[in-house]
Amino acid sequence: MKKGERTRQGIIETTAPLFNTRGFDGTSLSILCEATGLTKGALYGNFLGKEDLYKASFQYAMSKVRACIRKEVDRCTTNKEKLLAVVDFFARYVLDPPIKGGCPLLNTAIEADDHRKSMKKLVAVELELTISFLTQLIENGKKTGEFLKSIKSREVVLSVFCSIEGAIMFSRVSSSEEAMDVVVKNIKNQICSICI
Amino acid sequence: MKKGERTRQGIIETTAPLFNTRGFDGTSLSILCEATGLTKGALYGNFLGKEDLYKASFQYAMSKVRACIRKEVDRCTTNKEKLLAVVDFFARYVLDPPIKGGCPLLNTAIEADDHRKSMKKLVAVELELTISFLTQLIENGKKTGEFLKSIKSREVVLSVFCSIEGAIMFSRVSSSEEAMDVVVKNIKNQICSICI
DNA sequence: TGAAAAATATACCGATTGGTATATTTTTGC
DNA sequence: GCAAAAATATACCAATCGGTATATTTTTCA
Repeated sequence: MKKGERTRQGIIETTAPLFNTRGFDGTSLSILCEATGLTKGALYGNFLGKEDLYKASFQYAMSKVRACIRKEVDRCTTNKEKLLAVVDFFARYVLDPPIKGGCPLLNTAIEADDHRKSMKKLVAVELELTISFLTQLIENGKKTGEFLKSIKSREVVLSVFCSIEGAIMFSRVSSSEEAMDVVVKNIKNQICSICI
Repeated sequence: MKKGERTRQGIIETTAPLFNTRGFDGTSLSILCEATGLTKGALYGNFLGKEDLYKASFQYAMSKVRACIRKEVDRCTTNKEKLLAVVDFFARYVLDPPIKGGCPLLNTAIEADDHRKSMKKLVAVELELTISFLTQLIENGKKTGEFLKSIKSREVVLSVFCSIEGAIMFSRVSSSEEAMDVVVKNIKNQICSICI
């Protein structure tokens, strides 16, 4: 790997938790320079601008989250176990997120929201990736006879995912795991109810 | 009402949707001045600073949301109807929020998050207000024999609320009501299952 | 109606913002 | 090891940031 690629990756890895904690508007170039130990010249030699860097950091953060999920999933055998492992992964999200600052999807979604079209699009793509991954898990479980064939996989996943994202927000801002614990318990019951 | 009070209220009402859409960091004083038609001098005559103004706007936004909820609740008779009315209110949140920009609780929670202690505290208070209001609804329903006495009101409310907040995020960023529709359907089933 | 008080505008502050042109250093590959 | 190329630092830019002191206007109330 050439030097350029290494520093580019290094920049992304150190800026990702910063952006995820303070947001796009809340993270200035000077903060990014200080954190990376580089100057603006170096940053702009590797990225087109602040937004370009944010997008790269966001996608790195998401890839890291997905890698964590995959790791949890791969150590399980049945699809039910895999699904429960994903839920447990999110349960630990509040106290120990893969990237400091919480869920990059949630954070970026809220900030992009109404007035950052390109960022919003990026989030939508990553969101769909996550949902379809989880949906596939259930579909696989249907084929192996673990889950009821009558359930609608995508609906189950959407419902589970939304409640977890809400719980991440709630638990983080209230500095209490209560909400996440309740939601996880509820989801696990739900999962059991779709098992054969 | 004196002039001072009137303009102060006017400032709050016009800045609330701005802050809710663009966030605290994303909303500059110049934007606020342009929107209100006032100068910085006037703004600082009525508020201690940008953060003070944000907090006032946030609390106004929350009071407006709560007023909307209360309005929906008050036109119902049974507690089950009241609870379903609240859910329906949130279902409409995506396309038609009381304050432009989505849910102020969610938005402020995400931005305050790790590095804005006083804002985080404010959110936590408003969050608890909302939760205890909804919990009371279920508790009342228990007394009237509408809901099963065996259920844990707070847990039900936390679970419902988190999934709705997650759905607001999801539906807004994906520009689709799918997630919210699924979540609302799911919640309504849940509510039915705790009815006698 | 007129003077005190309240509200608002003007004009400014230093600091910081994101960004860039250019000089310098470091890496690369022959 | 040396020249070309790539990467980084330096020094700057205009614009904007949040905030304030003071002048001016408007409102209030006797």
